[in-house]
Formats: sequence, C-alpha cells, structure tokens
Amino acid sequence: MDRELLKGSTPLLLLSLLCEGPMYGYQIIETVRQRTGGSYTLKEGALYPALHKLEATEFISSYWETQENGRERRYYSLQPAGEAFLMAKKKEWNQFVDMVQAFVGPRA
Amino acid sequence: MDRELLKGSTPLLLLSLLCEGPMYGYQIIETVRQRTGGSYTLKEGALYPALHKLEATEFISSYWETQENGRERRYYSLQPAGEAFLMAKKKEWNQFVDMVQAFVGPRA
DNA sequence: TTGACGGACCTCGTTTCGCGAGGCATATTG
DNA sequence: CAATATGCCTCGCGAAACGAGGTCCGTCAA
Repeated sequence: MDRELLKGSTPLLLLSLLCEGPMYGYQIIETVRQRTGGSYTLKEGALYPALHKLEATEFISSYWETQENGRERRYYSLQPAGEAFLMAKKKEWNQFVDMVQAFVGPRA
Repeated sequence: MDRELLKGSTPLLLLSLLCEGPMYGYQIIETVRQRTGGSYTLKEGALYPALHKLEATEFISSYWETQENGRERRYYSLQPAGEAFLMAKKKEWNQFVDMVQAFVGPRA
C-alpha cells in the first residue's frame, strides 16, 4: 500500500474503529492487519501520535485497565464530539473518492 | 476538501488527466476546478513540483509550444512508462478505497 | 534461572507532501 | 494606463507517516 495515499486517512480509520467500541493501541494495529489480510500494518509511529491528538481534541478519551495478569492497557473510546466529527469525516471521504473517481474513471 | 486526504493523490490525478491527452499546467488547474464544480482547486505549489517529479522519472515528458499570440505554454504528455505506472496506481487506488471502506463501512 | 520472545506503551529525527505567498513575464481589456 | 488574466516557477512552513529506537513486564523454554 502506497504510504502517500494513506496520509490523512488515519483519523478516519481510528474513529471508525472506535465507533465499534473501545480498543487499545496494540489491538488496533492487530485488527487493522487482520482485516486487511496483512496488506496494511498501521505503524506505531503513526498510531500513537494520532491517538494522542484525537484525545487532545476530545474526540476520544482514554482509560487504563489492568488485566488479570497485572499488566496494563490503555483503552480509547469515542466521545460524542468524536462521533460528530466522524460523520463529517465520512462525508469528506465520500466526496474525496468521488472527486478522484471523476478523473481516474469508474472502477474496472 | 481536507488537504491531508489529498496527499498522494496528485500523481494519480495528473497521470489520469494526461492519459486523455497532452495538457499544460494552467489548463490542468482549470480543468480540475471545472470538473469538480469548483470544490477542488489544485494549487500551483502542488502541481508544478509534482509535474517536474513525474518528468524526472520519465513518466511524462514536456515540450514548449508557442501560441499564435507569441506566448508560450509547456505541454506535458504521458509516456509509455507513465501509462504502465498509471495502471499500477489505479490498482493501488482501488485497494486503498476498499481498505478504508472496510472500516468506514459502505457508502450511505 | 536466565534469556528470548511477545505484548504493550511511547518518542524522535527524517522525509514527503500540499499550502500559501511570493516572484516574474506577457497579453488583453476596461 | 492600469488592472486582470494567463502562464511559468520557487521557497519556507506545517502536518503527517516512517523507521528506528527505547522501556517495562509476563511467559515459556532451555
């Protein structure tokens, strides 16, 4: 997958995932990798900064949870403001796809 | 249109346009603006560097043409290598859209 | 018991890209 | 004559992803 195309899609992806329920970082990476059949591995250097930014703007919130074995995980969950933002992002995404499609032509 | 989403889509757009025939910079900008109903104005600071890069890699080539009024235009045209590259890019684009769609969900 | 592996979090420097703002030059039009 | 449109370009900036690094801890095999 071309790295350049990915730019800007990360927040949309994260928000969409968290819309299904709270998740923690490592889990997000694994989920993305599995759902794409391994063709896209979200990098930590992209994930964590994006997550933190989303939290700073209060689109998501986080909480630590201790597992039975004593280890900790940081879960992120979608906030109401984030849900609204996700809607807007989705609309933007569709417009973007339409736009490019208008030049590239419809899918073969 | 979110500037971040656009990142990486420019070469695909340019190659697709040039696939229809040779064009010059200003014309490309106008064409994009018109075809998107004004919602996307390709900026010069994005266009020219992208064009030059595409030329440096020999995916496109350029030639100057003098108009009747004496003014010059620099036309860019798709090269065979560029055509092949465009095919690959299109495929990549479709995969990318599928990938995001898999998380965002199908279009409403 | 020790060491390797995997889970889990993170940061930092580099690269790449689009943007905004500027520059330059020559028609055309009011 | 001046403003606008045409037409090319570059440069500094900000934002984002990448790659590589770091840390800590549990588990499991040697």
